[in-house]
This record gives sequence, C-alpha cells and structure tokens, in this order.
Amino acid sequence: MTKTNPSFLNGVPELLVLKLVSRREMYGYEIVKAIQAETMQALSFGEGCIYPYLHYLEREKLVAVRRKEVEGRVRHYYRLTPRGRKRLEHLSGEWNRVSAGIALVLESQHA
Amino acid sequence: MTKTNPSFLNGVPELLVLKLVSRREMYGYEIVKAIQAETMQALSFGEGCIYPYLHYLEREKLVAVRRKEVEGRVRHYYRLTPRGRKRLEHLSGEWNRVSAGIALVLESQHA
DNA sequence: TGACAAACATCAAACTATGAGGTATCAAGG
DNA sequence: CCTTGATACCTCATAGTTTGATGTTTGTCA
Repeated sequence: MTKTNPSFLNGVPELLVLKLVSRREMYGYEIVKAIQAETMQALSFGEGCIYPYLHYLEREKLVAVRRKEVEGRVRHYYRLTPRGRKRLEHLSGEWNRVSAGIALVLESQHA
Repeated sequence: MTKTNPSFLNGVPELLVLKLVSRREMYGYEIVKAIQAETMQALSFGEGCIYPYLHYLEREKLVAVRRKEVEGRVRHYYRLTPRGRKRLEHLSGEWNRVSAGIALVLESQHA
C-alpha cells in the first residue's frame, strides 16, 4: 500500500477523522460538523462519507466505539486505538510529504 | 462550481500541470517526469492521467499547443493561455485554503 | 401541528486516477 | 542484427472515493 501517491488527495477524510477522535471521544454527527468548523468551511464531507469511514475504521480496529445515551438519543462515541494512533502518525507523515511536494512546485520561481 | 470542497483532494494534477506550463512551455512526457522530480517523489501521476488532462485543458482553452520536431520525434508543447492563468490563480488559492484548513486540524492541540 | 436540528444509516451515480495496453522512434549493448 | 530500454504519444476498462439523495427516529421551538 505504500505507493507514491498515498491515496491522499482522496483519503483526507480518513486522516481528519483519526485526528479528531485522537483528541477526545467524538460521535459521527459531531465529527461532520467539526470538520466544517475547524477548517473554517474549507472542507465539508457529508455524512454519507463520514459514517462509512467510521464503520470501516471500526472493522479495522483503528477506532473503538462506545454507545452512550444522551438526552434520550443514542450516540456512538469513537476513540482512537493504539493501532489507530500508529495509522494516524503514518497518514499525517504522508500528508506532510504530499503537501510539501505540492508547495515545492507552487512556490518555485525557477525558469 | 464553487463548492466547499473544490474537487481538490482529487484535482491536484490539474493544478500542477497548469503551474508547470505557466513557467515555460512543456510537453506531456516531460510534465509527467517533472511532477515526480519536483515533488521529490511525493507525487507521481501516470501518463494515463496527465495526457487526458492536457486534452481537456486544451479543449477549454486554458492551454495552447504547438507541435515541434526535436531529434526526429514530434513533441506537443503546451503553454498557458490568459484564461489558464486566471484558472491557475483560482486553483492555487483554493489549494491554499484547503491545505491551511487541514493544517488547522492537524496542528490543533486543543482538548 | 409543523418545521427543523440532531443523530444514525444506506446506496446509486458521478467523478478521478490507476495501470495495462498500444504505437513508433532512437540509442546502446551483446 | 536484434533486443532492450528510454522517449513520446495515446486510449480504455477498472477500481476507488465522494456526493447527494433518501430514509428513520427523537427532541425542541413556535
């Protein structure tokens, strides 16, 4: 899976979800809103993108879930597992490489 | 077309191609190699991605072509049009917004 | 009572890039 | 000579990802 283009430029949602749940337990709907708010509306991934990701991450044991009843509604709180932390570290490293690479081209004055 | 997620996270190749041909005339094969080299292998888009993009950009009058024979081989040199320059400025602005947004999340320490 | 936000979920369609395949020329090496 | 590899163009089916629509239930506010 370690290719030159690490599925970034697509897989950004996975990175953001992992990062968000690494800070504290969060539930799906909250994550959707947090991505909009914290990126200052630069990004917005729909529920149809985030929920499937959460299910995938759970299957892969990168996050763990806990059901919790709050005000009559059931929320699914996700938190990072140790495996998830490793994955997060890996993905953010790749993101840094990719965005640095793009910056190199965009900021070049040469020729 | 001005959505929250500006098709970035996908459309990076278009941005890079526009930027590269803005500096000087380049031909397709050269662009493919330049992306690998200038991003320090962080990115690598195949010919099957770049050539169709060049055809699209030409159709949209964002780049102009010139056929030139060099050492017995014909090369298609692309250069930026004024429209292409506008588009490049727009896309790099969006890229800055997107990557800044992601950085905000990744670098946040909060809670 | 009706509308809207919160909270979960699924799925077909649209969009992109991958990777394999194809052509042709040229240079270098066995 | 002949094969390999680089240069240079091209196309296409497939795979992968996200969008946007749709659906459900509960709670709040007017």
